[in-house]
Amino acid sequence: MTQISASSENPAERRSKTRIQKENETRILLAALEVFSENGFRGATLDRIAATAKMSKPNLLYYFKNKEELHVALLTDLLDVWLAPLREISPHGEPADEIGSYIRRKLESSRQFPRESRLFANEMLAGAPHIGDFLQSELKQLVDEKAAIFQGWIDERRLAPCDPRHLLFAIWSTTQHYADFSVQVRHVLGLQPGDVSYYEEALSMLETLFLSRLVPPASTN
Amino acid sequence: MTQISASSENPAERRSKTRIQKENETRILLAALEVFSENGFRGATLDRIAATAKMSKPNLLYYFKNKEELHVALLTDLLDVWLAPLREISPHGEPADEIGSYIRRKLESSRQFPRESRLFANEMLAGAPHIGDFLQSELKQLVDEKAAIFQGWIDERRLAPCDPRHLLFAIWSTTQHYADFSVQVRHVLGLQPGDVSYYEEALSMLETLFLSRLVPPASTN
DNA sequence: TATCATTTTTACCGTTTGGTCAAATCTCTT
DNA sequence: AAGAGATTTGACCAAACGGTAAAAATGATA
Repeated sequence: MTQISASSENPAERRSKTRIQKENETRILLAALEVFSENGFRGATLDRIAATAKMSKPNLLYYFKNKEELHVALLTDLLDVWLAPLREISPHGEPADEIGSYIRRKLESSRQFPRESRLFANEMLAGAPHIGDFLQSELKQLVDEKAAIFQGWIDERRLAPCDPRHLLFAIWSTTQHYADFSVQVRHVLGLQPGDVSYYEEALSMLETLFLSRLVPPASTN
Repeated sequence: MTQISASSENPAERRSKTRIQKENETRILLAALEVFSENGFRGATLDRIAATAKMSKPNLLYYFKNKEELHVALLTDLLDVWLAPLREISPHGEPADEIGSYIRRKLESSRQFPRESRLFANEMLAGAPHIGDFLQSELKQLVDEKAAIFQGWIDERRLAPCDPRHLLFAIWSTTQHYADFSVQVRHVLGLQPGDVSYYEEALSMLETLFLSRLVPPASTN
């Protein structure tokens, strides 16, 4: 006991990670993301995750002590990605610019991290058993803060009167839809399985919807 | 063999259903909807469904011969509900009226059938293994048909230039969001678990978003 | 009330699942 | 090259899983 040992039964608790540990953890997390995002927590199996990671199940459990810990590790990483675009909204810009760039960031996030988006969606559908606290505290707080910015713009007549939080819901749903329901989008558009070329059309649609007028004022001709 | 017997090993294939059969099938379908919509196909178990239906597992399997058949029965019922609001869109109405009432129907559908909506969402997240054909054929065809109506309106300058199919995606995502992500909505709004009072605010938001202008034209004051 | 079809239950089966354990192997440092 | 620690594996376990078989119980009908 001359030196506090870096070793522990759980490798994640060690001081510094070895090369192998870092490699394997990323491999596992990637495989877990793949499987959890498709089948949800209950529908995913450690066997499938281990197989996807090209690793034996006991080996996987050497790095993450159980299924739940692996899931939570993924969700924790995810939440930062999820919040990042929202944090950037500034009270100092023009409403159209701020909302427009928020939509672009969110849509880009859907394109770059569709599995993360589906992981999040699965957690919601299951009733958010693992991140309920996050939603109630951290997310709610940030939403309240950003909603106040929107409300300021509404008071200044720079934004149409509406519930700012529902405006955020609309942005979340429309942008995330392209990741979560990509199968449906592709089937309806008649695209091939891997094809994600619809993202440009999507951005164009969302800019029209949120930033300009969809239905022209009624004319009496 | 004087009369073609109504009996068969599978009760679902019989000519006319008995009272008990009708009662039990609805009980099972209701329980299955509950469990499948929360956990997806792989995450759901027959034991849980049977328990929810207050029935033994073998008894359940007397009415539906396996897990898949039960799931397909649910999805089949669902697809009609899902398509119904879309079918009603008419080329003869005003764009604002048609889009507005479609949004109201869709939102009402989310409020009345949130579990059905989540069942559908789960199927999408899993890659639509059971209803891929429906998406490619029946849904695509109907979408093409309705998109043509929208395109007609666009050509007549009664609707802003946009991709009509993406306009439908936007309506689907925003309305379904209130069913699929209701946990998140409630947590962010600070509502109680059972509270669905946000639907009125939601409708107001969506009408503002789709039917009038969110961001006012830039003014140089 | 006797009969027959329908419904329900009990007992079970093989497989999959999350997870453990100890031994074996590998890697890094000295 | 040897020792210590890190990593990997194979064998295993109890519980949960989807599903079956046959007998028992119930319901409808004549």
